[in-house]
Amino acid sequence: MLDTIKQSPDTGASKAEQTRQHILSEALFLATSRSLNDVTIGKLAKASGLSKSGLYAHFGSKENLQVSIVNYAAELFAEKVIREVSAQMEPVARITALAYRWINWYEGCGTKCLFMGATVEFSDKPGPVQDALFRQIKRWISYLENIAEQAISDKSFRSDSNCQQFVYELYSLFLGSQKYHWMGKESSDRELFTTGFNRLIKHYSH
Amino acid sequence: MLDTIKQSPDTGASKAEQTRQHILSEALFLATSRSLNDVTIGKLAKASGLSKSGLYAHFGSKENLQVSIVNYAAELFAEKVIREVSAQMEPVARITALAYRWINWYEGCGTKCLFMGATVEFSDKPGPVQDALFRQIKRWISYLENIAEQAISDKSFRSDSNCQQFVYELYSLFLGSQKYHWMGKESSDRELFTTGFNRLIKHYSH
DNA sequence: ACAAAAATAGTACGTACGTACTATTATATT
DNA sequence: AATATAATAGTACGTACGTACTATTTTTGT
Repeated sequence: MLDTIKQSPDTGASKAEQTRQHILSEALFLATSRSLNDVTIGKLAKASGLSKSGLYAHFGSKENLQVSIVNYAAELFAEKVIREVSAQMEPVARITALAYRWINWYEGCGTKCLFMGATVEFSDKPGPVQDALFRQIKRWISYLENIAEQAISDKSFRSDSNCQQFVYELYSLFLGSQKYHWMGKESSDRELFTTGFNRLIKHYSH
Repeated sequence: MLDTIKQSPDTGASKAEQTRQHILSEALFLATSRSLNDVTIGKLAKASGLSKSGLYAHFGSKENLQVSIVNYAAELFAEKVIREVSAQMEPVARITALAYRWINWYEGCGTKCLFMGATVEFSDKPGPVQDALFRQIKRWISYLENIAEQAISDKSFRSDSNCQQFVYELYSLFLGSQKYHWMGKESSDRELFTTGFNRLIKHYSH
């Protein structure tokens, strides 16, 4: 039992788990290309090469699928944005590095930030999906606020800085850049965002 | 014919036009409570007390209904926000007055800004609805940019101010305030927005 | 008041949705 | 290799959608 010959490379994941990951990967692509509401059981089944019922069995309900997608996106975000930037960096440099990864993190899995779209979609629909969504977003905000506080301890930021205000404004620039980008009013190298970001940092520094 | 007795007060609008306005009013309420995609022919018909087909005849297609809703919202925005603030005001005071009306303009017809939700929903769906949406938003942005330019002529803003950048940042603060508000992180008197706004004005002034 | 025209209701159709339930495969354990 | 178990497919049901098409009612102009 312990040393049975394995035909397929043992990734430590059961077949079901592999399939589940594959489904979620397709789902995230759909969700970031269109929107979370556009991820329908039927379309997702077709996209992942499963039958509707086969896919359905993995999640048990539409709502649970949506929660799973949100958490999967958060995992990917942590991997592609957060973990790529060393916690050893000097706070301001770290925030800068995070900001630029943030603004393009979904590239490769779709064309827009799932959290942005989903927040609007679920802003008026309390429930497990909204909970998961808000939880992940708040975590990210707290993470940024923490670094801002380090910047204060570090004397990079002024001692009277309001970290929550800082992150709110940073988050706002992110949202604005997205919106302008959709309307063809933000360049692909994010000029508006960059200028705003630099101004923001400068204000909280010196 | 010219002086026929009219039973109902003559508003100058035909019966159909009155009904159309009534439908659009209900539609906007639905759209600002939930989202534009949630405005379905069936639900809207029920909400306005018409049959599905009766309502449908007014617009001819779902898409045309959506365009009509967007334009109706823009009219209401012009009425409730733009026209309420005198063009005679000093530019900075005018921008301030506009900003505060803006951030609560949809109150009374729903709970959130139609344009914000719809932009996300239609960011990846080119077509007449997106066109109408972007057109109205760009008009509003241009309107604000113009006032910012007046503020420069007026010597209220620094002469090297970038008006597009200014409005981008203002718009961003608006978006951020909404998002934070949904997550229960922005107070009802919009403290984060106010602080950010004041900082923004101060930076472009003196 | 009456005829013409417009506005609204009724009905029907094809499609897609989410979710049960049962049948059939494929995987895992001994 | 055989068996127990898990994973997937198949089928079906009720609901809601957008949009035709026809019938009926209401408004409008004379």
